[in-house]
Formats: sequence, C-alpha cells, structure tokens
Amino acid sequence: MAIARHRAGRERRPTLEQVAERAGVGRGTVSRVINGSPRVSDRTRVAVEAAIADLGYVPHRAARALAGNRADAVALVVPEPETRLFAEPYFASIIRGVSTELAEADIQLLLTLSSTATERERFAQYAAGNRVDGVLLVSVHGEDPLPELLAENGIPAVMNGRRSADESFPHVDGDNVGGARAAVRHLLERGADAVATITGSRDMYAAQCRLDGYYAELAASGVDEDEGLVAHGDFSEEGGYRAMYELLGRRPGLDAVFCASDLTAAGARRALRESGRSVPGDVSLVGFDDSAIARHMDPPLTSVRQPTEEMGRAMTRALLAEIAGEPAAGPGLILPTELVRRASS
Amino acid sequence: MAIARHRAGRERRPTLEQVAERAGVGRGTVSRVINGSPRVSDRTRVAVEAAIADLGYVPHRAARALAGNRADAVALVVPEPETRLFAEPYFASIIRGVSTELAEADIQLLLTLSSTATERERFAQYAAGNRVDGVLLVSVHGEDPLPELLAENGIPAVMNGRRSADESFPHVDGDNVGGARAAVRHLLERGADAVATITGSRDMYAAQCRLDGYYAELAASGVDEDEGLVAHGDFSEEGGYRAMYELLGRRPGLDAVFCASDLTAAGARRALRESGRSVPGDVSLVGFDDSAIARHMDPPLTSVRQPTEEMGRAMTRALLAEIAGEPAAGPGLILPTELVRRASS
DNA sequence: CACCGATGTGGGAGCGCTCCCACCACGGCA
DNA sequence: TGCCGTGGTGGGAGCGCTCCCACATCGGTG
Repeated sequence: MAIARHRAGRERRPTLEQVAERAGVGRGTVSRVINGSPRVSDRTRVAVEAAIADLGYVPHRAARALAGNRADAVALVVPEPETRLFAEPYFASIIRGVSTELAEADIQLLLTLSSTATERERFAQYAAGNRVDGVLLVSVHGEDPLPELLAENGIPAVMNGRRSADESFPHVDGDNVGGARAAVRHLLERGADAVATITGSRDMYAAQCRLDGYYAELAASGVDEDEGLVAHGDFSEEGGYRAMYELLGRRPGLDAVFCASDLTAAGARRALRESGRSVPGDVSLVGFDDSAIARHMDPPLTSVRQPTEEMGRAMTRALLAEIAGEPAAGPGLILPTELVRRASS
Repeated sequence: MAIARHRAGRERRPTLEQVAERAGVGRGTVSRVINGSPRVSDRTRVAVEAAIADLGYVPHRAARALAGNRADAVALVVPEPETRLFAEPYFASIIRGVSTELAEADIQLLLTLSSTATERERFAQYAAGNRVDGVLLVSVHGEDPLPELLAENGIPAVMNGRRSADESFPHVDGDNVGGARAAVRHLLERGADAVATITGSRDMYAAQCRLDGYYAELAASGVDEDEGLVAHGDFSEEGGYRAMYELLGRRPGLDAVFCASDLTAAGARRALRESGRSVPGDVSLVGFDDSAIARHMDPPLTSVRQPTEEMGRAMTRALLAEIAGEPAAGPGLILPTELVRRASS
C-alpha cells in the first residue's frame, strides 16, 4: 500500500558525506555546522557553508529524524465534525500563527482531521510511533479522550481553549470573561438600560465564561441582575433566533443584546427584524468571535475579537518549550481580547 | 535549532525486529506482511499479525521513508497572502476531501504557507529534498514560479484551478462556465429582462470563465449582449459596491445581477440598498462560491457552489496516481458546479 | 619542560526500516 | 531417480543522518 517505489527522473540529492568531501572535512563537522554547534572554527564553518551552497545541499529529513530520534514535525489535530472551524477567520489566523512560529524553528506542520473517538485513539498511537514531536489540539470537548491519551504516552501537547476553570492540561485561551465584560460595558456606555444576553452551549466552558463576564460587568456597573434578560442558545444561528424571541417575549423593552457568538447574533438579528425592531436604533447588538459574518451583517456587527494569530504563536511556543523539556511557567496562558466596534451598537 | 534531543519519559516503541522475533519469523517476512505482499503464507501472516497486535507495533515512519526512498507525505501549499482562503467553506471542504483520501492511503498531509516568491523557491528545494512525495497547490496565480519549479525537479504535483484555457499543468477545477450559465439561465427563467454582471479580477482565468459563461448563456437564450450591463470588479466587496453603482448609472432599469463572487454580491447588495432598491423585489442577485457570507446575507444569496470536497478528493487521487507513475488521463479534470437557490433571486 | 584542560575534528556505530539475493522445501516432470 | 521450477522465507546491505568517543592541537600552568 502507500506509495509505489519508483519515480521517474528524480535525481539523487547530495548527501552530507559529499558535502564533507567537498569541504575537505569529516561528516561530523558538517553535521555540527548544520546544527549550529559552537564547536566549529570560523574557517571551517565558512568552508562547509560554501560547499553546502555549491552543492545545493538540503538535509534529508527522514534520515535526520531516524538518527536523531525525533520527527521535526508537530501535528495539528482538528476534530472532523469541527471542520466548519476552517470556515472561520479565527481558525485561519491561528494556523497562520502556528505556521509562522514553526517555520522559524524549521518544523513541519501536519494537519490531521480525526472524526471518531476511535480514530483519535488511533492517532495517539501514531503520535507515539515517533511520527510527531508534539501535538496541537483545537476545539477539544469535555469528553474527548485525546488529551489524556497523549499525556499518558508522554507526548507533548498544547490545546487551544479550556475545558474547565481549573484546566490542568497545557493550554492557550482568549480572555472570554474580559471580552464579555468589554462588550457589556460598551453597551452600557452607549446608554443601554436593559442589556440582555444570549448564551452559548451551556456545557462549554467558553460559553460559561462569557456569561460570567456579562454578570461581572453588570455587577461592576451597579446594574441589578435580571434573569429575564438571560436566554440560552447554543452558538448556532437558529438558537440565537429562538432565544431572541424568548427574550422579546419576556422583556419587550430591552434595548441591547450581547450574544455569545456572531452566528447567534445573526439569528437574533433576524428575529429582531421580523419583529420590526431596528438595529442599532431600537436594539444594540454585540457578537463574539469577529467572524466573517460579523463584517457582512447589516448593519456590520460589533464583536469581540480574540488575538487569534498570537494564540497560534503562543500555542506553538509553549509546545516547542515543552518538547525541549523546559519547565512550563503554568498550565496555561490567557490572552486579552478586544472589542471591534461596528455599526450594530 | 530545531528540537532538543532529550525528551522525558517516552519509552521506546517496539521495532519490526522484535515483532519478527516474537512471531518466530524473519524481518523480511514481517515487512512483507505490513506491506501487504502476497508472497506470505496465511499461517505466517496470521502469526505476524498477532505479534503486531500483542506488541502494539507501529512502523517507524522515518525509518520507512529513509529505507524506501519516499516520504509518505504530501504537501498542501497555500500562498500566504491567500490565507483568507481558510475563511471559506470552499477551502475547508477541499481540505476535508484531501484529508479523507490521504487517510485511506496512509499518507500524511503537510500544510505549508509560503509568502514570497523566494520562499516558494525554497519550498521547491525542500520538496526536492525527499521531504514529500508530491505537492497540492491551491490558488495559483499566473506569475507563480512554483508549478514550473516543481515540474523541473520532477516532483509530482496537482493544482486546484487553472491559469489559462490551455493549462498544461495537472489540475482539477470547477466548471466556472457552466456555473455562470446556470446562474444566468436561472435569472432569465425568473423573468429577468436585463441581466447585468459584475466580473472578477480580469487577470484571473476563473473570472474570465464566469464572464464567458454569462455571454454564452445570453447567446443561447437569444438575448442580445449589452456592454452597458457588464461592469468590472475584482472579487472584493468594495469592487462589487463600485461596480453596482456604475451599472445603476448606466442601466437604471436592470433587474438582475450575476456577481463573480459572493463578496462582490455583498458589495452590490449594499449599493442596491443605498439606492433604495429591494432584493429580490426590484433586482435579483446571484453570487458565486456559496460562501458563509451567502447564507448570512439579507436576503440569503443564491449562489453557485463548486463540488469542493470532491475537488479535494480528485486532486489527491490524481496526485497519488502521478506519484505511482500511472499515466494521467489528461492534463486536467473539470467538475460540475451547482446552483444553490436562496431568497435573493 | 612535562603536564593538563580546553577547543576542534574525524569517523565508527547504529537508528528501523526496505530491498533483494540466496536459500529451502516441495511437487511435477522426464 | 534426478532435475527444475515455484511459492515462501531469512537475513545482509545500506538508506543519510546524529551521537559520541577518540584523537589531535594548542596555549597556559606548576
């Protein structure tokens, strides 16, 4: 299986041995130059570098990996059902961050889509089989066995997001609470009297944080809580639509809504339009994620943006440090979020 | 650089040699079983498979690659400036297709973002350095040197899209002409009298095809061409906005617009709203790509969808065939597109 | 002036596979 | 009975690196 053995006219690449010969030195010395060892004299280094350039030598990855007992590659694992993630600028820029940081370290990025739990177990196996040096996880759900499997096998890994407040697995996350607070503060500053919220899926920690932020900011601003202003959604558009009607039924006079996602806000916007309310005239709207939808809604949606590219970079740096055996500063890193103001509020 | 040598408690994985010993056979036999060679007796095969299962043996990728002179990996190259691509369902599902097909062949997917032309040359070098067996290219522009570089180096590659009508490089593309024709036909069938179009970037072949399709369908339906109904955009929202005003200035009575992309349609929609025209009441609108924006526009946008997942699969199959040295049926493969009808038309 | 540590350097061993040649047992054939 | 194929099998060689030990070589030191 896999791939046929023979390939047409692909000439052999020069080997380290040939570089050594050309530079008039030993293999070991060339290896040292390539790996930036300080134990090489300048004269020798220059000679070797010249030979490398002359021959157009590129180290053979597999040979390196085999001899060095490493892979020079890390895997990014995306749960298959989540491939919609790809359709988010959020994800695109995480990848950009990861990719940039890996390129600097000359490490390759393997993209893995895994659908079922079984398949994820199989992945853990593979990862253990010296195929990758570490793993980056995105969109990890509570019941996902992968993080623990990786930990058991001693495979360095970092995840994006948290599964709970006391997440012990190494992670990088955005400041959901802070983002929610900024959103609510913004709405209050714009003069809103009754700020409602539509939550995300209750079993997701990010949703919980965004709700916590909502409450926290109300408290900080001396506004009384009103459970009638809280409706539960599930991050989907349909959920936002239903929740909006629920809110309008309970508190027809509400004049601002903080939604746990842009999709939710899109649903809410639809319900508002149907019920004859204008945005932002009658009701101000704020979303979360700053996705493509936000920019193209009518009116464009104010939304909370996470520093996604930086999150990607941070995850990667944390992973590389872990791989190198450096002690982690803490289990996780929380990066600040930012409110992007548009016409909906 | 790269990665530190030592890693905490990662125990050694069993080797093929150990499997052989356990099964009471030679290394060669185990290798044959793993690679599905027919030259193994059933008795032996069963014994070896048992040993593999017992030991939880997973072949060491790097060793395989080194000994077999292949990588069991292909690279997907995305031009860095194009990372917005990630933010399209289009791209997400191409990746899904690629990933599915590769998983079946047990080949890994490397994701490479390359920004500059220089960097792409460097990539060609790397690719030649036995790092990958083949390359998948997306969003290739006319002046990109990468395809030729790969061809020169004899590295199997397939690209998504074409650079011209007589593209000689192996490729898989969607039927842009057919999609455009379907869109225009749909508008005519809905009773439109004056169907306008906003084109994409003129230097892109896909844009040209969509325009050709527009003309072709008008001709087929016996409608006279009117250059006043054609405005040039650049696939962007802003371009769509400007082009729409241009069209309205020239032909105020137009009642349908076929846009070369959803983003363009979003811009056009904005211009239409500003000028007091309703969609689809006064003007019907159709986009291209069926992106997230299309579903979330108000009203939801009718758009042309490409069979993206299938395109990813087809690209991968073509690449694997090329790697295996199978003769290609032709330079390229064009897959049919489909019109997704929504409320905007 | 012998001794020593630092600093460079060469090259053997070996990473875990695949490839391939040699070999072994058979049975069928002359 | 001897011979040759043929399906199975074992294991040597070698892929291109890294690791590490051994060996210079060169100033200092006592």
